[in-house]
Amino acid sequence: MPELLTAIVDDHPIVIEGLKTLLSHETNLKIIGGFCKGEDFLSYLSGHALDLVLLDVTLPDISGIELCQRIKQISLSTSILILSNHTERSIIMQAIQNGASGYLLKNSSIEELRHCIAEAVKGNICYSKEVMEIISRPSKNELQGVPRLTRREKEILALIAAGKTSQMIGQELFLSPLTVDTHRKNLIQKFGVKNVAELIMAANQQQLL
Amino acid sequence: MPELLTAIVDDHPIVIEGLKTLLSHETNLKIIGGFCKGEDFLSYLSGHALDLVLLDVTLPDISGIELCQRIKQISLSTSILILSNHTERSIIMQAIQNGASGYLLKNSSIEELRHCIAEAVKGNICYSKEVMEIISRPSKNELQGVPRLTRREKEILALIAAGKTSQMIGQELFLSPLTVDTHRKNLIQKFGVKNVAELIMAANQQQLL
DNA sequence: TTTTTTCTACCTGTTTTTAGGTATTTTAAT
DNA sequence: ATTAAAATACCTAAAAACAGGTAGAAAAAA
Repeated sequence: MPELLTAIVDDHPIVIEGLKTLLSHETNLKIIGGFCKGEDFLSYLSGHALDLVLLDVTLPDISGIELCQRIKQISLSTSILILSNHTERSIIMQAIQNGASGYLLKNSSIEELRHCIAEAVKGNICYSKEVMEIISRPSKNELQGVPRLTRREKEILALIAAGKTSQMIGQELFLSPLTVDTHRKNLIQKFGVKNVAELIMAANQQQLL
Repeated sequence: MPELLTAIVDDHPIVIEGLKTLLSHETNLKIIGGFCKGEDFLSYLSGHALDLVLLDVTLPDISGIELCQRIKQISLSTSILILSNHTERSIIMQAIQNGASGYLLKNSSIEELRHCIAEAVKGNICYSKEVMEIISRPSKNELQGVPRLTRREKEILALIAAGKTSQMIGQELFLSPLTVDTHRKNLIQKFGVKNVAELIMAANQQQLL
């Protein structure tokens, strides 16, 4: 049985060290190294074959979700296992949709970790117990998923969150306040909410602010 | 030089493993074990001497902050080093005030970790570079601290966040909508913000929702 | 028991948001 | 080159929020 080339991407050096130690006992895995930054890892991946990558969602440069896509673009055969603290259903679903083979929380047991790795390299999708529960209860406001916002919408959302009125935003972005109102309206519609209060809550839950 | 008896308390088994590995190279430290739960650790501490403890803030049972106090009550000579992801100034300050000898973020380098441990056991207080910066810049909205809200205000804040209008809230709580407006006004004033959008943002940042 | 805080409710008036549209011009994708 | 998406801007009118007060009753603290 050939050794599976494995990398770890996590912004916590301590976690990298921990995973290395834990996985050093797995005879069929060969840890080629740990990366703190997403871009560092991508440039490595461009030049080397890799079977498995353990990925954190929170990284200093790009998000783990985005990294999933990029990894799959470069090397479709590399299995991705997400290791994260994020319990939001939306994030988990996004990860899976972007090509991750599994998702587990950092506080899951070492047994769970081993099990998920074993499944991932077999090509199966595997979640830790807690993650399973999160997936199976689709909480109301997350049902229709994260709305895709345009650049302008994100910009205006941030300014609304900062307490600016449509008029102020208009001045700041050299737009008619009426245009800002339109964007505001679209934001409220996209999120399926009734007013800014709910909008800001939803955007926060979706980690968009 | 006698070995310093050291324990690790963290709800992530992976982090515990990583720290154990990292610190196994330190000849003057003896890791006596890792604990996932605060209470487990406290009951151990009641029966054994300990020189140093590495502590996470987020634990399943009690908070690391509270744990600091309890540790010092049981064993004043035990040095506490906080290892956490929390970058909120308030949390850092609370930890220090409750007897921690240092605070570092989990994504700090392994060198920083070693250095802080060395300082902590010498009896000095030591922060990682990033934490230093956080301490030295009292960010605006944290200056006047978390506003103390009354029961009613918290109740109404939650309903505002749910997208309810003053009228709806009034009906729900059997209050005049004018009363709700007054509470709304007071909330906006207490938080020092201009409108609900900013209010919800602030409340979120302050972990009040 | 007195004092303070919280909760209640109102008034006046202005500003802002929200809901229901329509419509043209850019920009990006096919 | 066409199509689709995004960004721009407008209209009308109602609903809600915001700013600036005042003020009495109830509850909690001193």
